Amino acid sequence: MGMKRADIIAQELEEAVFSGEFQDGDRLDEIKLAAQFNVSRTPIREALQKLVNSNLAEQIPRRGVFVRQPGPVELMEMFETMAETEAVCGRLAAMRISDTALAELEAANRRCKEAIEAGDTDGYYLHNERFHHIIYHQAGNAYLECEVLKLHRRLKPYRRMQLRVRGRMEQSMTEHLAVVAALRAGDATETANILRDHIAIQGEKFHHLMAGLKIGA
Amino acid sequence: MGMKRADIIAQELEEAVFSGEFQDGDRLDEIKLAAQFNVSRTPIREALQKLVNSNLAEQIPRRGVFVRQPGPVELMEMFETMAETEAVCGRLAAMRISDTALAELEAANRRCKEAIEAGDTDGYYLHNERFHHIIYHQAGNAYLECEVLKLHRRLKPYRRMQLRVRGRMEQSMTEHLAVVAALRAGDATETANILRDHIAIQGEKFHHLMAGLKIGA
DNA sequence: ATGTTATTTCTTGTATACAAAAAGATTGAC
DNA sequence: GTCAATCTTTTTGTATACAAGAAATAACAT
Repeated sequence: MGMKRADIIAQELEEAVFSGEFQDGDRLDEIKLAAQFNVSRTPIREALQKLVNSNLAEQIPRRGVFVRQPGPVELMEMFETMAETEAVCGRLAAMRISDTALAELEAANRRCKEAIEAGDTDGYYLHNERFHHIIYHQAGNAYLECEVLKLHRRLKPYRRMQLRVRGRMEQSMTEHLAVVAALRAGDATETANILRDHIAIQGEKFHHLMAGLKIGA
Repeated sequence: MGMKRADIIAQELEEAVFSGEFQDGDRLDEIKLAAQFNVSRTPIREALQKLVNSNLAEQIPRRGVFVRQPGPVELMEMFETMAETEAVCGRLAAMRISDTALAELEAANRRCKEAIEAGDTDGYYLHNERFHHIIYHQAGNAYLECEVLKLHRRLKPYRRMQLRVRGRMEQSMTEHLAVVAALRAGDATETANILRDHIAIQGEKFHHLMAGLKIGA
């Protein structure tokens, strides 16, 4: 599929913002970026607008665009929204999930367990992600799936952090098993509750991690 | 606040898409629009990108941007998402709402009732909207509030239609009263359930309306 | 006549040029 | 020395010019 240079630049800038290469408040200088990417200002401006529309940057008219990393408060809000949205997906999935999808969830869980036993954090993360993606899809609502995927992706860097918390992977696994059980039973409310707590805990763990970093530093 | 011409154009185009002035699949011709707005292609292109990022249009590289009106399926998905998200807001609001906000909700309801008695559909719509906005805000999650407002706004034209269904306003009022009661009781689950059904009914009414139009035409 | 290929035209995407506004520097007054 | 006002410089926003790719059309062979 044909991609404009502007689109590629937008992706790279997005990645740079996600990875923390740019800090909150940094101004994205059109001219410097143009030089850096060896293009004119036009595609840079187009890419910057994309960042603004994805809420990764803020535009102040006649002043420029500034990267906008979410602060602690907004981050907690996003985690809460994620928890609630994931619960909604679980609720709907409990009413609509197919048997094959249930099998796929169990397969993903097996792989998660293997990854834990092998001490493979990356592997765990991969199959854990797959697990959640299946649930989003089985909610049977393409619009909702798209929205939740956007948020999921946005929180990715922060979610990864808290995986390193000791014992978190094992606890997460246990919760996954409970989710599958509730889905298999077709218990919408129970699925929603487990999933909500599952994500909410991630937010809390992340919160503790941040507090710990502050003290430790 | 300073607004670029591109921003103003984007707003106007948005309004045109919402109002159905552009049909699904219509190509938004940069040159024609530039002539129409008496500007160069540059701000038009910027505005078009905004439409694309708001999901009101689709861009096919090297082909152009085409307006994208949601079809019946996507519309139902959006209503379902709206219902679930509104339920989430209610759930959180039940735990966090202030007494003054509860009073404001009741005030909005009174105004709704007066509007019904006066046969004032526009007035009803206005205060009904205010009612829901208060709940979004009282969820105490700025991120979630922003997201739900976006969806609310997107569904606005379709929600208005179903208000015309006979007896819908009265039914809606009754549901509002139940919502306030549940909120006052601090019953998160009940609030969520009532609100979910409240919005889901709107989706169904809309669906029936569409089916009716097809038959009637 | 039809299917294919070459050419032309039109549209998008990018570069550059220009205008306007804001930030920064310089000069002057006190 | 500090503050203020003006001038310069820088940067954004818009217009125009150019390049490249896609669609439409025309020419040609079968």
